[in-house]
Amino acid sequence: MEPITQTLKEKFQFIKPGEVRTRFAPSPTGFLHIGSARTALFNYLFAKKYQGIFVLRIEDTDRERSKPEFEENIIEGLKWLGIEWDEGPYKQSERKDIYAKYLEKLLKEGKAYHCFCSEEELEVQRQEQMSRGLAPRYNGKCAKLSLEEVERNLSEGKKSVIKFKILAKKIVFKDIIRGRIEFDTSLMGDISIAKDLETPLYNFAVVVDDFEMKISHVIRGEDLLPNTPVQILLQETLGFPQPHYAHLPLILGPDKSKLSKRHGVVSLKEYKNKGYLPETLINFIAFLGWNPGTEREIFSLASLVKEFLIERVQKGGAVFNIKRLDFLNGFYIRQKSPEKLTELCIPYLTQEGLIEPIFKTEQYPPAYGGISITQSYRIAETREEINFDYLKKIVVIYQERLKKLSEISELTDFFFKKKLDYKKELFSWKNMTEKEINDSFNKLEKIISKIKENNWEKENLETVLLLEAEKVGDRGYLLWPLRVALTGKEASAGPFEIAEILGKEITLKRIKEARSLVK
RNA sequence: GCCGCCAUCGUCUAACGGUUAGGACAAUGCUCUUUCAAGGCAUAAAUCGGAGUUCGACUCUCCGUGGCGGCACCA
Repeated sequence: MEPITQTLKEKFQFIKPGEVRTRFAPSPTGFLHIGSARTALFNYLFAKKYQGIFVLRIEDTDRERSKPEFEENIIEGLKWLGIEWDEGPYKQSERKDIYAKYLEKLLKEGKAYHCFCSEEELEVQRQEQMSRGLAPRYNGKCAKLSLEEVERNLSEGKKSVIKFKILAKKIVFKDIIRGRIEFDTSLMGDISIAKDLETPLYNFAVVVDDFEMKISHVIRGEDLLPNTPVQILLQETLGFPQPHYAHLPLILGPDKSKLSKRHGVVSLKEYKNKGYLPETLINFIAFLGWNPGTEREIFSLASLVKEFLIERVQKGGAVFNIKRLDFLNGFYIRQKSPEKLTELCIPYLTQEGLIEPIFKTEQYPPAYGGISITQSYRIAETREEINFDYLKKIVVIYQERLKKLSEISELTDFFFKKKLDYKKELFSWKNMTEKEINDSFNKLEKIISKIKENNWEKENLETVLLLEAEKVGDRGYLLWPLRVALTGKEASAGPFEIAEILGKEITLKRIKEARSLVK
């Protein structure tokens, strides 16, 4: 272990605890997804690891595409994950004056200029360059415009954008994850940095904000790597210090291309809705491109803060593997306390229409607090009232079978249904004949009827029924039909615990119903 | 097309230049068991190719190949 930290020490020399400031800067043009959530997480972990500040900045310069609902979704998602920011959210749309100031400065110094070329014109240019095997880039035509021409165009209200003059030089910088990286800016044309003084564009706004917000480490996706030289150039001409860069490997879909909507679900909210736990997502996302170097695989957010080392971040992209996510979620579900898990499952049972919440109010003398409202539940179909403990019993026997919270309804629906939809073939264990099945049901009814209500608990049921089941040799002959009669399902929890929860009356009723089908 | 980044089991990944290349998910088998899970045990499964440096290369260098990313008046 020691040698690794040795060799990586130099990468670390510019990390001064307490002086670290990172940021997560999403644009509210889409929902918070797996990829951006991981970027947020790594920025958070790095900042917290070194007692730094984690800033949230909303990059909403694109008026057309930015939507308030996306902004809400992003903020809600971060909160759900437990990723808390120390500053912000700053919104770029509220910082126009700051950008204008720097924009004017660049314009005045002749380092940026107005470009009046039309989009069509530029598109033709690009096509032409591509066809000649050249990198598409702006030819710098408007940079040659005289001051008078610019003034005239402007006063005529001719549409323009502000472009930044790219200096031809080699930009070399050190990426914390990738090491030395070199770009030749002579290969690129001047870039657009603002539509006008009021509306800056990404590359410019980022550079200004990262400087204004004193961001020390820029941690972002690898897809932004090619933007870095431009941003460095901007920093240099504006006289800003250069932050340290760390470009994260991409999260990939099964086809190994950048994870996107076409790979199916990427929105974090949808994972939440399906019943994935925030601790699952955190643990899972952290391991996409990072590992602690030990064989430990289970990490909470707090333990990640302790163990996270940015130098251990991978260079290669990581395929998003949903099977592993499911496994982890099952693991975290099994870790939950019965109470907590029940609370988490209730919304899903409600949503499926199996149960309904009810509120009971009780009057007390004012001295005792007046009215108290207690929450209870009832079975939607029968309107029978059930309490939290009843639901807890149900949830507990399915705890280790649950991979996603949403599965609870399908798994336990038979507890909430008046009549089950039996498939007759299902009653048969190992080719039992109808007669044999009927015999089993008769036997079951006889034995179960004899069990007293006050002895109605799974241990007792098990003792009594197992004794009878053993007589046949293969327990399945008695137990399989029982389980199917109680649940109507091919797979379920054990019949004794189910019978206990269902109660004697319903248990017997279901056995009779089932039997009536095989006569 | 141009520029850049990357490359260990199917997937996530471990391995100061010296290991029988390790772990996890998934798969398969066994076990437990009325079923399905969960658990336990076990099996199969990888260093992209070629040169070079070296006593020794997954690891360093070069060249290929492949994959991905970027090339907007999006971010």
